[in-house]
Amino acid sequence: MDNTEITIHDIAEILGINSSTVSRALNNSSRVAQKTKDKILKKATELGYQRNHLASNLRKRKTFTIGVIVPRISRHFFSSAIAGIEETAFKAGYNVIICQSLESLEREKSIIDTLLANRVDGVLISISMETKNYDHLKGLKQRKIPFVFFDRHCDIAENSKVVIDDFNAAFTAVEHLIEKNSTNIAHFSGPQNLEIYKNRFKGYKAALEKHKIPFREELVVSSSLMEKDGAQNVQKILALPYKIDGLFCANDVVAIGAIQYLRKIKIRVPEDIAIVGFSNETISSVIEPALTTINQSGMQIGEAATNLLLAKISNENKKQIHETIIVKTNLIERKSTLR
Amino acid sequence: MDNTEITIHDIAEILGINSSTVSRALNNSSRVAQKTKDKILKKATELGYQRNHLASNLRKRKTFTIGVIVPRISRHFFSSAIAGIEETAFKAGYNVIICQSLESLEREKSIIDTLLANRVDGVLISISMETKNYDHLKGLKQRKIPFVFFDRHCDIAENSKVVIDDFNAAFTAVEHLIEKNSTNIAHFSGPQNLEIYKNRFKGYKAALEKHKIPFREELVVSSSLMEKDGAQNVQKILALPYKIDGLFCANDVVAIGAIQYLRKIKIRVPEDIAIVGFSNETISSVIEPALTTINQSGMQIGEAATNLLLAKISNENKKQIHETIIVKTNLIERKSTLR
DNA sequence: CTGTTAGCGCTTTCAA
DNA sequence: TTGAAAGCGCTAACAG
Repeated sequence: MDNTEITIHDIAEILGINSSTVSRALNNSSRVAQKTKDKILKKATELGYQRNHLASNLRKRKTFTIGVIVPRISRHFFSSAIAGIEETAFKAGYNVIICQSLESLEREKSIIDTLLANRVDGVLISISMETKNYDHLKGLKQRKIPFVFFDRHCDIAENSKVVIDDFNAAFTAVEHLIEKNSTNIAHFSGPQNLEIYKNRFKGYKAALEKHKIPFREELVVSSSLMEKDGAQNVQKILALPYKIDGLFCANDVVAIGAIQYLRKIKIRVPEDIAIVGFSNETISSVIEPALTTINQSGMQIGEAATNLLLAKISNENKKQIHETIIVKTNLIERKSTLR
Repeated sequence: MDNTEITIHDIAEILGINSSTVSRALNNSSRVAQKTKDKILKKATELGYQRNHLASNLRKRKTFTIGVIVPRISRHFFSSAIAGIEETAFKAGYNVIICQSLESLEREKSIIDTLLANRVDGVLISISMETKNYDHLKGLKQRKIPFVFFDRHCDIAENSKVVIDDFNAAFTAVEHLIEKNSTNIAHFSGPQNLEIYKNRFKGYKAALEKHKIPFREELVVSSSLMEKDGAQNVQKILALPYKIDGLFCANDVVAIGAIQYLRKIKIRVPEDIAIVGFSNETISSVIEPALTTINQSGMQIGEAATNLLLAKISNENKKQIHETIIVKTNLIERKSTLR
């Protein structure tokens, strides 16, 4: 009468056999006669049986679930990474629990607790802006839950990560600007506790150095990666007593904000100020055809990270893998198609 | 020596008490002395105990997990909806399993099976483009798993949904174009098995009718919601023997494709052709300042859908709720800020 | 090839 | 206020 679900015992009883045989049949074990298997499978579908993964997982001490922690799902880079993760995981028979830290360390901690309590088999994480202390990650290590950083990583010992070639991408970007005759090149950076922004900054400096352009502190503006920061940053560099003719933007959202503001105040891109910014599939085609972008495929990063994590999961007993996968980016220059 | 996790029995044994008392204490039951509670909690944190939700859920027949099915995570509308869902669910102590159907009915079915097997407490679903048959949803009904449609719904009996005011939004959009002196107004539509596109189409027709503009079949171009469709659709309407001066686009991705193509062939928006398109928070500000948009907040829809679902979940035993929540959209006109 | 048995870690009666 | 015992649904020895 109630919400009674069909169990293997029900099937066993009806068929007059033992429930373990049913279990084996349902798992397609070779240790069950084909005839019995057929009978069981038939009855199972007839009754609308559906395996209870909770019970199965509890017994097997494995959940076929991976946890994913991102700062914010709606950021295009992360949503496309998640798309890649989900797809790869789905193919391998894994579920994905998605959580967003909303850039808060507190939340990140609490999420990790939840994931641990749910006994996920592994974790993919892109750390929050606030995360400067990594004790909560040690919890994962202690519990021997494999985890892989993607995009926003941090430099703790013995970890795996999937990142883009930040330094080189930045270097190429700035060199590109220099070749386009920019000399006063500003850099819109991100939080310096995040390795990716540190490395992009280093790439910026290295390119200047190579081309004997003096580095100026005031041309580097950091921010908290919001769209409004783009506008504010532009104001800051425009207030300088000399003309800025190039801009290397380390974050797509900030780039969007910057470009919108530049449009508003009628400064032309790339004629008045040439810009190179990090971006990704969709945004880059939409954002501004005149913007040269460093394309990073979220999908690809998600896929790579998931594959690496799955490898670590199935490898558990053997020696640990501590791998760094670098996903290549590429510079795409667009001719302005604006009238 | 192995990956031995701390259980309530470990705590009980150490403290020389019974595991059920530990369980009660950890659940903050009033039926255990404060002194014992303190002792237990202290020992638990000391040992780094973490409740095994699998076991707990199995016993309680409840998972505090909701399943979410969307066509594609990386679509901005869906990723912002998911952001809203995750946030609302997280607050209520629920986990979220995200799945993408990739617009395939087959996958949608298989996902529902997985979610059932995982004993999710409820499901939020935005159906795929291919979904014209709803038998797989009946499975949810039979199992009494509450589910709520959001955005892309279908008209099966007794269901709950959170949608936007498609008809009115479309009507307003087209009326807006008419007021801007467009008379030959094209409509880029979507799959007509999806109610939302049906209703947007109806709104388009109604507005024309009200203003005594004859409806012309050839001005309506449907598509499979890809960016490339935007370009193709534009080609189709430009091939018509008269000038199109208005366009109502029922899908943001198609709108993006259309605008890019128009730019490429040097047709000015909105001077040569006025456009109103559905859009959402981020995209709308980026896509094209000259485009008037119907803004739909994915976040808000996700939040509303989750709240409705949670209400249904906790209401399980009592009478069913079959509610339709309509989230209002608003038309945002932008002045072109392009040079 | 199939059955018996024990138990994954937790909650929840029932009894004391 | 605590303990004893049963069992959620499944799997995995171990027997036979």
